[in-house]
Amino acid sequence: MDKAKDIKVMIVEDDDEIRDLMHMIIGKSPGYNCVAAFRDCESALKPVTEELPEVVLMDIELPGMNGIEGIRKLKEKVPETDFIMLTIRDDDESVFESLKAGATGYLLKDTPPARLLEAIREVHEGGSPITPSVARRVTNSFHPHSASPLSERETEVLARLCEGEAYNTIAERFFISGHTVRAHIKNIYRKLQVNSRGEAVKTAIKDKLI
Amino acid sequence: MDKAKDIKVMIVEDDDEIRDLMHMIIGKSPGYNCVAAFRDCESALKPVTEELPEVVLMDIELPGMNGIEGIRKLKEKVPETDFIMLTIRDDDESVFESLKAGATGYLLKDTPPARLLEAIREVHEGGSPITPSVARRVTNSFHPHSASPLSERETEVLARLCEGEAYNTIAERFFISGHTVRAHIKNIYRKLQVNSRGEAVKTAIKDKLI
DNA sequence: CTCACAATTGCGCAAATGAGGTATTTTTTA
DNA sequence: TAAAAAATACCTCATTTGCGCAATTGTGAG
Repeated sequence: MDKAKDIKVMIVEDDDEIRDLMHMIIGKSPGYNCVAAFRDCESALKPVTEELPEVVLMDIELPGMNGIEGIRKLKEKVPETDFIMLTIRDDDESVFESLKAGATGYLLKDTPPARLLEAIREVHEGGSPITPSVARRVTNSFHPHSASPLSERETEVLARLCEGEAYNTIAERFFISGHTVRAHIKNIYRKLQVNSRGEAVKTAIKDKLI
Repeated sequence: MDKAKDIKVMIVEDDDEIRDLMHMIIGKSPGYNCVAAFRDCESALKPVTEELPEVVLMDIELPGMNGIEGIRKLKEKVPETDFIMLTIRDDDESVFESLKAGATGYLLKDTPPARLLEAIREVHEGGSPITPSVARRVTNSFHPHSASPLSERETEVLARLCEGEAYNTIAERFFISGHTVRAHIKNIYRKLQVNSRGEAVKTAIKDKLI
């Protein structure tokens, strides 16, 4: 059997039953090859240079190093490899920290085997398989959430402020006087209850006002 | 026929053929009801209060107001409605501006009708249907930078700079002199080929150096 | 084992920038 | 129509910033 084109998969999962089950499912599915399975990140980090998996399925809750840190470490060794988080954790922090660490997929553990295999292929072909509820978290993270207390002009000015533009640059951009920019910024500070440029930028980003 | 549970869909698409085709497909599919179809956002903004669509399919390239601005405006009127971008545009700016404007789905126009219907249901049930290549853009947007030219300390300082902290605040945070912070910043400017705080922040965000 | 280079730390100065106070005109809303 | 909000503009001073100059340390090439 020609296995040259099989997708080489690695599993990091501490539950023996789940890991063995996944190993078996992947191993016996045509087009997939489970080249390694570990119960923790520490074990996975050593031999990873030999096997070179193309896709890694990673749990978050693991003994010792957690899966998020694990991805960070593994990604340094094999930057071409795609990582899929496979976890029961369905909360913002787990999701965003995983993505920031380098995961390109995020599936919950209730994902049926058929979908899991599809996801492995999907990520390997340049996609980004994500459980619907998690995908919603991601898109929501872009949405502006609270009603902004700022006027339109003030929001424009604040946006420029966050870009690091100087007062006079902003003034030129909007064809108004630097003094006017001053006044807008003063109002922004009052409305956001801050009193420095830095705090204003921080608040703007935190509350997605821009 | 009980249509109470049908998902009420609105279309904004300037191409007559495509719009009529989508209207027909959605209209004749059980469980879906196309309550409105417009060729531009301006037309859609007026009567939207009467029909109250649950899902809107929105094109980006439209005569007059573009679809991104259109979502922004529409979302103010019907905040409960879910928006799916349906466009040929497959670039970072279109994707992220759409999401920031309030879209929770993003499909390319080569999406087959069956998948489109599935996506409408998915978004209505709290998911976030996104074309694989676009989803990859989204997850990549969380990933860390390419190789940074900055040293560790410089990166730390730059991060604080992006938070809007003052030189002296940064100095205190790292238990070093304000003069040292300046020196680091000077080196950061040289390496990033910028010569002001604003540009440095912009570059840092653009290149994901932090 | 040097020597070179990058990283980190430090100082002073001149100029630009930022925050606070005040005020007028236009637009929106009650 | 009157009141409130938004947008516009000016002045001043303390702080911040960017730049030139320099010492120490660690790393790595020769």
